[in-house]
Amino acid sequence: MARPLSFDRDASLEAAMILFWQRGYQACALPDLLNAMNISRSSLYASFGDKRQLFMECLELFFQRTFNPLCQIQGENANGESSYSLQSIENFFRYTILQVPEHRRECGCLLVNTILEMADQDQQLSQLAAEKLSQVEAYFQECFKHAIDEGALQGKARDLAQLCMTLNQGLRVACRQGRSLSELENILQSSLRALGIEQKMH
Amino acid sequence: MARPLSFDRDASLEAAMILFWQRGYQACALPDLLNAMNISRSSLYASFGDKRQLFMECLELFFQRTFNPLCQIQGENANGESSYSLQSIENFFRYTILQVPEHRRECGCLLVNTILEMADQDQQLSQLAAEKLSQVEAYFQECFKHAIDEGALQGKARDLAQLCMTLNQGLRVACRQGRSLSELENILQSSLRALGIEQKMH
DNA sequence: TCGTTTCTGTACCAATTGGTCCAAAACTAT
DNA sequence: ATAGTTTTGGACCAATTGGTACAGAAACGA
Repeated sequence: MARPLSFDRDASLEAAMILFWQRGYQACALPDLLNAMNISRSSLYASFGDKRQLFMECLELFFQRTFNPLCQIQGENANGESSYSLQSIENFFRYTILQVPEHRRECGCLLVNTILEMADQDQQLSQLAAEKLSQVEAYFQECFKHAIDEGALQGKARDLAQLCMTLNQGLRVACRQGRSLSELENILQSSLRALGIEQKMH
Repeated sequence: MARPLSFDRDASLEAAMILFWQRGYQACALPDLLNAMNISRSSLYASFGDKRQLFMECLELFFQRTFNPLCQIQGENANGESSYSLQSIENFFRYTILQVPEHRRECGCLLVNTILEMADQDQQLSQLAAEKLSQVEAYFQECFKHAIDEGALQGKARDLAQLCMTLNQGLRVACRQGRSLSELENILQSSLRALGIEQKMH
């Protein structure tokens, strides 16, 4: 019963996420957020708690959007192959970096941005972002583990996953630096080679 | 003639740099800076212009401190060897990441932090930081070029330098994430291996 | 010791920060 | 319709933001 929300909560949350992604946490003033989300001050506090809680929801949303491309390869080659594959990793980079419109790519990664921005400011937020990245790294590790077990690769899965995450973070910095797509493609190719993942033609 | 400054300009500048390094640009409020620099408001504006100009001086100072370890290997093995060497790169990582007190290491790299923080906020500052990093990358490239010419390494110098910078950036994120020294050592070892630089014992 | 010059501490500023409060509007179920 | 519940807009808040103004203190050359 009673009056329903006059706005689409998910849509507003996504709008907030995008603004945080572009500008960072501190640089997003309340009026900017309200404008982007197209809701009023009271609605924000009523529906999302406060700025900080809203931001945490945005981190979660961003994580889902980032992590899903990694897992959903499952659906594509569900012809008996393992879902943990080197192909997933390659596709992860493709989906989250190359195949993204320029104005999104230049934002880098909200999780990486947050770790750096909040490290000395709000350790809870920084750590929350770090934990999300750990989950991604754990998935990388599984992928490498399977590849090693199948003899497609040499080395320790943990080391490779750490290296892969380091490269990912470095790439995201490069993205936010505004490097061109062709530069990024080149860096990515070197990165995959460094990981022992041969890039297929396309 | 007339009254001299009652404070050590360099010392105050360094104090400001450290605070910016820890917290980022936006999170450093004027009172915090004044307190850290141990000067009064008017002195800051008289000697450094304003907050933004002060920050730019800090970027420059940080760059010098970062870049010098890369070049000054020259002095150490000036026994006829080229100053551009793979050893310089390895030492660069050692000096700027491993051999640094924990509370400094956890700050990451002011240049990387600035690129991310200011990308959508103040493109001049972001780009200034990016240019400094480019200079470092250019130095990397020279090192790789010499190594390739001497047959110590295969590949394209430009690609290797880009990869090296990507790894550096990723490592700095890992530092600010608060990863332990042993983890960082491990990641660094994998990184150097990925670059084709064999790590010497010590 | 005086005058000039420079520096420095404090008071002050308008603008903005995140957050609260409340009356009025809007909706549903009876 | 109307009672009951929730949302909504806007006014309001204290605290903080970066920056300026100015009077007086301090140091130097004469």
